[in-house]
Amino acid sequence: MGRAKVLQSVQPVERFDTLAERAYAQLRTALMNGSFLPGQKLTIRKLAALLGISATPARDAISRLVSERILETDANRNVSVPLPDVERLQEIYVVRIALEGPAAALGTPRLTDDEIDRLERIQTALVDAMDRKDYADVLANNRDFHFTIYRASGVELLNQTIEQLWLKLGPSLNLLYPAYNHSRTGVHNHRDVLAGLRRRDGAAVRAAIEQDLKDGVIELSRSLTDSYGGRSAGAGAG
Amino acid sequence: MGRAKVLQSVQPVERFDTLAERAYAQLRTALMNGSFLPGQKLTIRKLAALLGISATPARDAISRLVSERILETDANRNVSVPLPDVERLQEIYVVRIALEGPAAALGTPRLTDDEIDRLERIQTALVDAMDRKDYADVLANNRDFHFTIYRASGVELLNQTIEQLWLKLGPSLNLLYPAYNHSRTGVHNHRDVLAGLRRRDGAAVRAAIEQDLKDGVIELSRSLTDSYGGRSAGAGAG
DNA sequence: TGGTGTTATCTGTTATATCACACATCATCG
DNA sequence: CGATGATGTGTGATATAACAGATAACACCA
Repeated sequence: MGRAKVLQSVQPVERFDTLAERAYAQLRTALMNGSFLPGQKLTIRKLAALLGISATPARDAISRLVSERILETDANRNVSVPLPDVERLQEIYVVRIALEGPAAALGTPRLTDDEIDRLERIQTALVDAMDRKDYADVLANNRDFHFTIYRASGVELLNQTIEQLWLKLGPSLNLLYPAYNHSRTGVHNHRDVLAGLRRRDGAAVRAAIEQDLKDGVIELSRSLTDSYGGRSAGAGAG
Repeated sequence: MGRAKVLQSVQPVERFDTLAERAYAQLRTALMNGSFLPGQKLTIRKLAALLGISATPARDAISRLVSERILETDANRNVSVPLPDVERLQEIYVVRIALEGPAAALGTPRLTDDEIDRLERIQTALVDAMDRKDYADVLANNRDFHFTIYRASGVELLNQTIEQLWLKLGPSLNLLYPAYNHSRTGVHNHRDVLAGLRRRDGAAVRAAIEQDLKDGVIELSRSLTDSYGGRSAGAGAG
């Protein structure tokens, strides 16, 4: 390539993230994936050492998660991953239903046929993962299924808000899922979603999504009270 | 008072807020009250000097508001109060309607008669403030009216999420309100809310609240496009 | 007059030192 | 043996310094 060609192809340099943003992103995905157990403690210095950075960006990342109420602090400002808690769980689902219902309805008319095809494949992969008892994969496919629909709504703020709710749920969900998944109620609801999408019937899709969530919170609450008597889940003290 | 009396009256020491939290709270209420103009820039050191603190807690407060998308940053990480923007405005209202409708419905059966009496007085004060063209007072009473109902729902997470949305709207609302308030559409809707509350008719209250918001976003969008041609509102450049 | 390079200043980011507080450990004393 | 107090370690909060990038002002030249 000649020099002129090179000069023509210059592009804006990619803005490198700050250390704080990278630390935040890492924590975020780790929480979403269930890499952190509920009850687990987080300290600024340990995280800093783990990531090979100084205290400041580590503190930034943690305090951001705290302010989003994804992590929690006690009276002495010790930070930890929240323990599953029936009340908290149900509050999250009240808000989830309020937001994900409309998001599904708004997304329905905007989804292309190709995207609906992809949703079918996601659902197939989800059921397959269930058969294999690969729960991390189940949850990943479930997430993909829901957010593909919500994203189609085109309302950024709606998606961001929903995502925050999923993040609050993440650690507990990953902990409890194996216990509550047995009934497979979700499969039926997802089929209703897909059927509604094919007909571009926003109201039906909305109803199916809402039913999916309602069934979910019931199963989740049950497995929580069964496993732990409704109190904390003791990945705790350590 | 004797010493015994003093000892009896000991209370848990009030956990003094951190400087960062206080700075955050101050910024928050200032934004809610419209003390900051859209477009206004914020810098860490200026805020630190203004509050008589060092850069660290000032940075904490600002970056927290940024992460909540209440303040915005450009590519060079300069922080400023968001300018009114029709698209952003409408996204906020999509989410507001999705959340505040259910919040109102959940709050309705839980409001006491006394609280409904208080809502009547708030509404009287609101109309009175309109007559006096005291728009800051109008907005304060409007806020009180809505949140009194939502708070009754008892779902903390719902209230917190709604509050964040109001905060996103705050600066623009205070800027635009004088222009759009003339039609007074809100008064009628608030009366419907009160009537529904007296009958403990959750569906009616929900519908009235949703109508209040829908009217609001229409008026607000109109006044925005009228005043500024739909682009930015130029408290900007300075 | 209009562009260009230089310089001074301002900015956010990060690392680091220090502080006060919480907590656990353990020795000391009753 | 049990309560009490000292001590050391770990914690988050804060101030501060150093740094790199952005911005603005300005002098200079075409």
